[in-house]
Amino acid sequence: MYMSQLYSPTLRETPSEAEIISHKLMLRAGLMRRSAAGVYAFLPLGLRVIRKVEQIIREEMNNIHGQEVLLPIIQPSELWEESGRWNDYGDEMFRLRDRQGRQFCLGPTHEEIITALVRSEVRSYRQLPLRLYQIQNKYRDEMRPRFGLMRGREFIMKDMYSFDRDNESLDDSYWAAYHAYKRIFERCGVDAHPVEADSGAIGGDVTHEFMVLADSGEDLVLFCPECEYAANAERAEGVRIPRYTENEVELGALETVPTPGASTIEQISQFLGVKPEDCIKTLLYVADGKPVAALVRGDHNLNEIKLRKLLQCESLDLADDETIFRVTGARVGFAGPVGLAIPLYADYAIEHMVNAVVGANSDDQHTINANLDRDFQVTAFVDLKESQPGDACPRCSGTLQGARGIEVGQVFKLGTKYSKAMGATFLEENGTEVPLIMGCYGIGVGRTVAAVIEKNYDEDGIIWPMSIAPYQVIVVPVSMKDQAQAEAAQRLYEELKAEGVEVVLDDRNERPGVKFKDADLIGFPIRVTIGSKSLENGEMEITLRRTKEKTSVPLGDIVPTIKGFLKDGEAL
RNA sequence: CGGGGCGUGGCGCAGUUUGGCUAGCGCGCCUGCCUUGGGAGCAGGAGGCCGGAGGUUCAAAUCCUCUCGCCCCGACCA
Repeated sequence: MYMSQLYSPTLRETPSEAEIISHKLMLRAGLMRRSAAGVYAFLPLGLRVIRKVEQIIREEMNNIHGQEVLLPIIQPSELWEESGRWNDYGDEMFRLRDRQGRQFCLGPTHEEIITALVRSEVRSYRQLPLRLYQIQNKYRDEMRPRFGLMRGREFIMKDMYSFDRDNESLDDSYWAAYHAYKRIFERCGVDAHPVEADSGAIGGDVTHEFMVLADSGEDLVLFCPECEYAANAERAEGVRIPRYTENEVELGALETVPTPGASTIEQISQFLGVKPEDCIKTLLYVADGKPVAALVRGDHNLNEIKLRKLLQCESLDLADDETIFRVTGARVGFAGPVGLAIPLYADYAIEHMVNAVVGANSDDQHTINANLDRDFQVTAFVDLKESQPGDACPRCSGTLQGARGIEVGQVFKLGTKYSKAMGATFLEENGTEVPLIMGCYGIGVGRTVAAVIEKNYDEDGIIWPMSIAPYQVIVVPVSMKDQAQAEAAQRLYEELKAEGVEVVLDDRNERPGVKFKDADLIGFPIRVTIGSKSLENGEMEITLRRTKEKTSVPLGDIVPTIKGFLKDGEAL
C-alpha cells in the first residue's frame, strides 16, 4: 500500500470527543471515526486491526472444535418472549417493527437465536458436544456509551455457545474456552487476567471475566497477593469472622437522641461525634412487593447483587418514601433495626458491632448504644457488603488489593436456563429427553483492540504488537525528490511484498519529520528509513517502534533482517 | 434517567458576560517558490448563513423560548 493512497487521515490535534488514550489515538491515527454516540466507522487501518484480532480468535475457536456460523442481527420478538427476556432486557434493547407491525430487536446477544437453531436440529446425544461461534455486530442501547470502542452501542463481539449432554462435558467446554481465551489475549499481545465474576442478566453460576488491568478500566478487580484469588469487586466474597465471646464488653444504655436533619451516615457521625464505622446503615428494599431491610456498617456499601442473589427475587428496588414511612414511621434516613418488623439481613460486619448508632424509626432521631441480641435480632448474617481493597482475602490470610480492569471477555456456564425455557432437548442413551446444557463465551473485539492500545503506547502514538499491527513495516524514503532513495524504496517495497510482508511505502512528498510522526502515531512495528547518506554507504536503517532502537543494515540484509523480526514477533 | 459542560470552516480554539456594521486565530487544505533525518519557510488563495426552529431588536454568534446533537460524573453493563 502506498501511503499517498491510504485513506488514513491522521490528526495533529485530538478531537474533543475523546477522553482516554485509546480513543484519542484511534481517532488521531485515522483508525476510525464517530458516526453517533457509541457508533463508529472503521477506516482501512482500523479494520485491518479488527480483522487480525478476529482471525486470532477464529483460529483459537476452531482449535477447540468451534464451528463458525453467522447469525441474524435482526431477531424476532417471539424467541425473546420464549426466554422471558423480551421484558427483562428493558431499555437496553434496540427494538423495531416491520411494516406489518411485527416486533424485532437488533440482537444484543444471541442465546435465543442459537438455542432456537440448535433445538430444531439436535436430537441425540450422538450430536454432542457442539460448539458454535459467531463474530459479528451486536447492539445495546447503553445508558451511557463512552470511551470510544470501550462501551459502544454497536460493537463487534465473538460469542461461542456450547451444548453438552452433562456437566462433566460442560466442564470440558468451559475450560477449553477458558484456556483458548488465555491464548487469544496472549497472541494479541495483552495480559488478560481471569477473575471470578458475577453472571448478571445472562444467568448461570460459574463465570470468569478476563480483565486487562488499566487505569481507564470500568471495573474494580480485587486480588490477593498471597494466593491466586482474584475477583471482580462486585462479585468478591466477604469473610465472616467468628464473634468473640470471651471479651466482655461494656454495653451502654440504649438511648434515643435528637438528630435533626441528619439523615446520612456522614451527617450523623459528624453530628454525634462518632465514626461512620460505629453506625449501622439500614437500607429498605422492596423485593417482589415485600419490604426487607439490609444492614451494613456505616462505612460500607451494600452490594445489591448479593442481596438479590440472597433473596432470589424477580424484582428488587430501593423502597420509595411512602413505603419507608409505612414500614418505619419515619422519613428516609431514620430507619433502624430496633423494633423493625420486617426481615432483617445483616452483613457479617454487623455481628461485631458494639454500642452502634442506628436510626430510631422516628423523624430526626437516632438511637445510640444499640446492641445485637439485647436490642434487636436479625434474620440472618450474610455477605452483603461491597468488597473493597483492604478487605480480608476469602481464601487465605492475605489482604485484597485493588486495580482497575477492562473486561475483554467472559466465559459462563449457563446450564439449562435457555434450553429449558425454549425446549431445546435431546435424547439420552437411555431414551430420556433432557435439556441441553449450555455455556457461552464472549469476547469484545473492539474493546480488546482498545485495551491493547491502553497498554501499548507512548507519547508519539500507538505501539502495535506485531500480531495485530495493521501493517508490519513502513518504508520511509527521507526525500522522494532524491531519485536514488525513491527507487531504492520502491525496490525494497516490492521485495517485501513479494515475501508476503505487510508493508506500506510512504511515497508522499512530505518532509521527513511529517512521515516519522505519522509512522509513530499509527504505530508500524518496523520502520525502514532510507536516507541519502546511508544509501551511499549501501545501508538502510531499521527502527523498531517499541524500543526506538535503530540499526544500520546493509542493503542485502534488509529483507532477511525484517523476516527475522517477524518470526519472533512477540519480542516486539 | 439525575448532575455538570460543550456545539463557531476538516481539527483545536477565541469572540457571547457589557448585541453594532466585511466573524477571527493556530493547524490542516489548494497554487507557486523554496526546503528534505523528527509535524520547515515565504507569497498568494479556497472554505463557516456561528447545531436547528421560533422570538425580542433598527441591528443577534451574542438576549429569550423551544428543540437536536455531543462529552464528562453517577445510577444492577461486554
